[in-house]
Parts: sequence; C-alpha cells; structure tokens
Amino acid sequence: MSKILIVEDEQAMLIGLHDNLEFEGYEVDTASRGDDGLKKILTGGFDLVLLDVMLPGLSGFDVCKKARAAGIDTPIILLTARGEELDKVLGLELGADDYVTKPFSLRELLARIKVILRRAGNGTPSGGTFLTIGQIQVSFDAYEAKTLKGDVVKMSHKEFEILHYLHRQAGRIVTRDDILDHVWGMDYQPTARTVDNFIVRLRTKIDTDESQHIITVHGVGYKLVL
Amino acid sequence: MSKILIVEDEQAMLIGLHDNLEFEGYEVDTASRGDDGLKKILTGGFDLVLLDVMLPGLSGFDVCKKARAAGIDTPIILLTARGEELDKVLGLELGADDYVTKPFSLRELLARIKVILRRAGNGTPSGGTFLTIGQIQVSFDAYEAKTLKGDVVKMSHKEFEILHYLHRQAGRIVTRDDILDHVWGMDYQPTARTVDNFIVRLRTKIDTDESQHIITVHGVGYKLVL
DNA sequence: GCTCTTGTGACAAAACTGTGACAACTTATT
DNA sequence: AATAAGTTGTCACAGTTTTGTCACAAGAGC
Repeated sequence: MSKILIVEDEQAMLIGLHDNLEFEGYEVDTASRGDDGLKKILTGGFDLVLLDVMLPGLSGFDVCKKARAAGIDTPIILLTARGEELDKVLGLELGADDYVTKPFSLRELLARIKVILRRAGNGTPSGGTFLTIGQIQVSFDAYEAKTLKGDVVKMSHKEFEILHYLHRQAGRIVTRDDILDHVWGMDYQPTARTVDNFIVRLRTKIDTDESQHIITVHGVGYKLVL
Repeated sequence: MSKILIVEDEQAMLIGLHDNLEFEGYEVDTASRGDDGLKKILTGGFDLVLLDVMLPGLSGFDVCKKARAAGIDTPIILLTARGEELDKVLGLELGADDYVTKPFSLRELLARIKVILRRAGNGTPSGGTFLTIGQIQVSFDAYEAKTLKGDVVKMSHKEFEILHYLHRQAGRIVTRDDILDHVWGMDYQPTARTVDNFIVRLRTKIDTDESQHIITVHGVGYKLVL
C-alpha cells in the first residue's frame, strides 16, 4: 500500500489525519516541524506528502520548494489556511500537486489523495530516476534496487530487464512471448517456462505477503501493478 | 498551444471563460449543452475540458462518465455549484481529473489548468481504455475488471473473451453458435450448454440484483445491454 | 578454478474448462 | 387452463491445462 507522510504541527489535526489514513489502509509517517518533514521527504520512500503551510522550523512552501530543488518528485498536497488564494496559486506553481483549504472535509481529501496516487501510479517516469515498485525502489539508470530502508536488493541482469519491461507495460498484461521477445530478442529464446522461473525470482524480491505486484493472469501472462 | 473545450450553459460565464482563456493563449472551443459537449469531446482533439455539472441535455457527470466509458482520457475539470461535496467526490471517482467550486476565481482556475496540462504533457502512457458495463469497469488491456469502488473482479480468460465479444455486439442478439464461433473458433467447439454455463459465471460477476446486463432471449441467444 | 547467473525438466498445486443431470422456466398445443 | 415440449439456469465434478516451485546442470564472468 502507499506510504504517506504528514507534516503538520497542530496535534489534533495530525492525529486525526494519521488515524484516518491508516484506517484507509495507507502506511503513515508524520513530522511536526517543517525542517523535520523536509528531512524525511529527502530520504525518499513516500508516495505522497501532506504538507501544512504554516509550520514551525520551515514553512510548507519552503519545504516544497527545497524538496523539488533536490529532485524529489513525490506528489505533495498542501494544506492551506483559508482565504490566502494568492498563496495557493503560488503553491501550485511552486511544484505542489494539489492543495486543500482548511477546514477541509476528510472525504474530499481522501478523494484527492486517491486521484493523485492513481496518477502517480500511471507513472510519468520522466524526471525521477527512482521508481517505486511495491516495497522497493528501482533505478533503471543506476541498475540498482533498494528497499525503502535503503538496503540494496540484489538483482541479476535478466531479472532487471524483465522488471524493466514489466514496468514499461505497467498495468497492462504481457504474455510470456512478449517478455521473451523484448528481453531475449527474437533470435534466441528459451522455453516459456523459463519466464515463470524468473517471475518467481522477481517475486521473492519485490512482493511481500501483504502486497503482490506481479500478478498472474491465468492463461494469458503476467501483469505488474504498482 | 493547448486546445480547451468549455461546456457551460450560462452565457456570461461561457463568454468570460472563453475570452480569458483565449487571452492566456489557449485555443478555445465551446458548447452550451451536455449532449453537444459530449459529441465534441468524443471527436477528440482537445487537451482539456472544462465541464459544468448543471447542464441541459446531459449532466456534466453523465458527460464525464460517458466520455470515459468511450475510452476518452482527455483531462476533465468539473465546474460544480458550491456545497455539493458528495457530488464532488463522486465526480473525481467518476474519472474527472479535478474540479473547482463556483464561484471560483479565475486565477485559481488558471493555475489548475496549468497543473493539469503540465501533467498531461508529461504524458501518462494511457492507463488503458476502460469500458463501463453495468456496475463494473472492464479494461481489456489490463485484462481486468473492477467495481466502481475499485474492487477487482476476477475473470478467467474465456469469460473475458466472451464478455469482449458480447461487448462488441452490445445491444445486438447473439446466438450460442455466434459465441462459439467467435470465442472458440470454428475448429473445436464444445456443447452449446457450455455457453450457458459461462453466461452464468459472467452474470455472477457483472450483474447485480438491481441491474441485469446479460439478457436471455429465449429460443435465440443472449444480448448485452450497457 | 570459483561463483553467480541462466535455463531446463519434473512434479505438485492451482485454476480453468467442459459436461451431464436436474430444476426452473417459456412457449406452444390442446 | 393444463399439459407437453423445448429452453435455460444452476450445480457439482472430473479432466485438462496452466502455473508455482524446486533442484540441478550448463554456461558466463571474474
């Protein structure tokens, strides 16, 4: 499930959001100060950040700006005090993905979170070098995979290529032949069963008991869901 | 420059938006009725649609839903009357990309338009076309069916193919033989009764007590109604 | 030479397909 | 209106196909 960071100094609000999001099935981390929040954002690993604007230490705007400047493209939703329209616009132009105005309704916030995560899932790979697939982050540039904690996940060449191909086709279904053609090439091709074996190996690395990302579509092939 | 379609029945609002967006450098087209708007959307060619909810002919929600069902993934921003929070959320879950509440400020709307267009420019590689059949959405790309709530409906290969065929013939009556020929092929064909069995299985997945979509035409065959 | 990767086959486990039997329902006929 | 004949709905089950998993051998790279 998606991991969300809440940066908010009002305790009541913080706890309320925390509990509700957790109830919705998100993994939640929190910070009460702008500078602390920024630190956590910079470590990466979040799929979404809820960022209050009025914060001790460092304002939400600054956090947002600095995070973007550091190359972090985790989606950010700003929580703004009402009435400061100009600030809102600034916020959006600043690199935030959305904002809600306090007091906001939980339903509305949840809907926006869903939309943003769906969008992010659709994955504009563009700028970001690290892609989050399940519980690991993969850099196809650096040829490297890490857990959210930072441990390196060893992955062989072929495993990487298969994951890469699956990711390019994320959400779409790919047959074994598709995989063989794109990873091995038309010339030399092993058995279709070989694909299954690599899938098994990949699964041991990116799937957990709670979250499965490589889905079997019986009679057709496989599918990567983010 | 980006091409924007405005669907709005209040003349004052329509003209105001039209002029302002044009001033901002967008190419603008308009429609005053929901059905007209939908027609234009379906022809494609727009980068963004501003869609009023209260419309003659066809409500903004319906337009949105139908457009998405037709596989159009042009970003849509809903213009809603204030206060209808539930509707807003519905709108977002319906496939709209964002909404603004009337009365909105032009600055805010422009900012949102910019954000959405920037996002779309980044190019989401088309999440695939979703077709709405009754209470579920079916993606033949992803080989997946979901309820409107997002729960995944499991469907086997053959079930999918039959549904696919029925959908291509939607509204028309198809005989069991038609289904056998198109899904199984001319060569090998099981009993006609097998078809009935698959129909049963399909029905358990896409029909509900309130809405039936696979209709039996006694003595002839079946018919899918959307 | 040693280690890691790749590919294969075998077997078990799971999922799917197709069938028959019977009940429930429609339609036609008397 | 009742009955018969034909159609369709539903269920459980067996057979088949597909997939998961493991152990191992061949090969690549160091």
